[in-house]
Amino acid sequence: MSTNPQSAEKLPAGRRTPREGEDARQRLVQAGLRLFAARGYANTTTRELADAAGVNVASISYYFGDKAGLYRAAFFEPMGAPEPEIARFDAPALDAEAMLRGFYALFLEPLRDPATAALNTRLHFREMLEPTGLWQEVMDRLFGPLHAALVRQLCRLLGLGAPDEDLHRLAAALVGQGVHLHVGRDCTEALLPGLYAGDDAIDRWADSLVRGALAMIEAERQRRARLVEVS
Amino acid sequence: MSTNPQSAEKLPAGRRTPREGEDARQRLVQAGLRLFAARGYANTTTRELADAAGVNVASISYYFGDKAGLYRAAFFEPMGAPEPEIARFDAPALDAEAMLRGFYALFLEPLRDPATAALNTRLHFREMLEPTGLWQEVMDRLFGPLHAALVRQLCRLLGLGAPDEDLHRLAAALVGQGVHLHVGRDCTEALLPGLYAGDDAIDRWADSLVRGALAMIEAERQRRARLVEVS
DNA sequence: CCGACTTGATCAAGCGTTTGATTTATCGCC
DNA sequence: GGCGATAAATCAAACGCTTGATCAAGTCGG
Repeated sequence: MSTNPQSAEKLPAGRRTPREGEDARQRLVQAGLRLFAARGYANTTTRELADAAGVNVASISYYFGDKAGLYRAAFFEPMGAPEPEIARFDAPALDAEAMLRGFYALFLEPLRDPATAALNTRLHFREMLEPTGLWQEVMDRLFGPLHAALVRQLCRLLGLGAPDEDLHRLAAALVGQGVHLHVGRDCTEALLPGLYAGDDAIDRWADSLVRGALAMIEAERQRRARLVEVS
Repeated sequence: MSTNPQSAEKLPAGRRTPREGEDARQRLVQAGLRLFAARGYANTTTRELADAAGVNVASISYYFGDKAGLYRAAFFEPMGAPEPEIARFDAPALDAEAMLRGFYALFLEPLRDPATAALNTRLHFREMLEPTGLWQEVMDRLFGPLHAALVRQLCRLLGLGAPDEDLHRLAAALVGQGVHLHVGRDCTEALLPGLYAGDDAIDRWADSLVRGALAMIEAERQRRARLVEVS
């Protein structure tokens, strides 16, 4: 108990019993990422997690305190810091198309490597629909800054000093396109097989998303110009 | 056992014990709709369902065979036939704006009555992310026909004989905006409180969605015209 | 031999489901 | 029209099982 690293949130950093050369804790995190993303929190048992990681059930409580601790680790540890991600589209010098390409790349690039990277994204969106206690933290650390950056960019592109409700709705629509890539993926693929297969498919999604987003932004600019003109 | 109506999928149609004048089966379906939509299938216990409906736990197996049967009933029974819903935007005489207003009304109108109607929609989208065995049926009976009708309308508006990949991607983007209204609702409301409050808020969402969709369709039309011109 | 780590066994709690008895409504029969 | 017989509906209580968590006893490198 006293040596239990459950609250350390860090590697135990002590000696290692290299069971097959891999670290048990790391394998648990990876198994958690995979299983939680595939089946959700409630539908994944600790025994399945332990089996998938090739460790004993007790290791979960040893390394993470409890199942929720493993979930938290699987959620946040494979995730990089959000700042560099945001910086890819939140720069003052970008034109509209470059900004949008950077923005949608955040949604599209995980799709290029379905084996690992998309799992984290899937976990994020799962939390949107089925909060497990990490929701507030995800909002504060990830979705909040992302949305704020997008709104900032849209204000700049449209020449607005401050966002209004219509701009927030526009931002939500742009985000929705990216979110739907993941949330509706299974449905889309069932209806239209092959729309996600291959790197060039992702490129075509990028083109399509950026085209649509550009059209929406341009239409919003013209609408605002028309409003000013009338008044 | 032999008189158990579990497989009938219909009202027992025998004598009734009007406990408080309400039907126990109906109360179970409503409680199921509410709880499953709010917490998901795995996170809802049979005892919670029975308590919420004011009936005994055994009633679930009595009326629906098992928990999954109650889920199926809560999923499909409150849902009307999809055909009249589809007919609201799938008519040859509609112009682009009218078609889009009808289409997005399918997503927006449930939001007007959060107490009851939106629950069913939420259940549908939950099934997208966490299939519980009804997924295939939902695709066949609901999402498939809806998507086909939307694609048909887009072909008509763009003067296409048959859909191609780019048109399917456009359709997916339009759907994504509507889906995100529900899937991302909690997040959007946390970031921007009040964006969903009131009937006029829904109207403004409709305006915003239709404007964006019109811009995307028009941009796609011009792109295709440009392609023809070049070749 | 110390301490980090692993193990199989075990626990209480909660789960979905079933049971057997009881209550309530309806019908055939005289 | 009254009245057992019958079936539908409800109930408290328990069943068997899985779950997450824990434990004491180990393993093994330093």
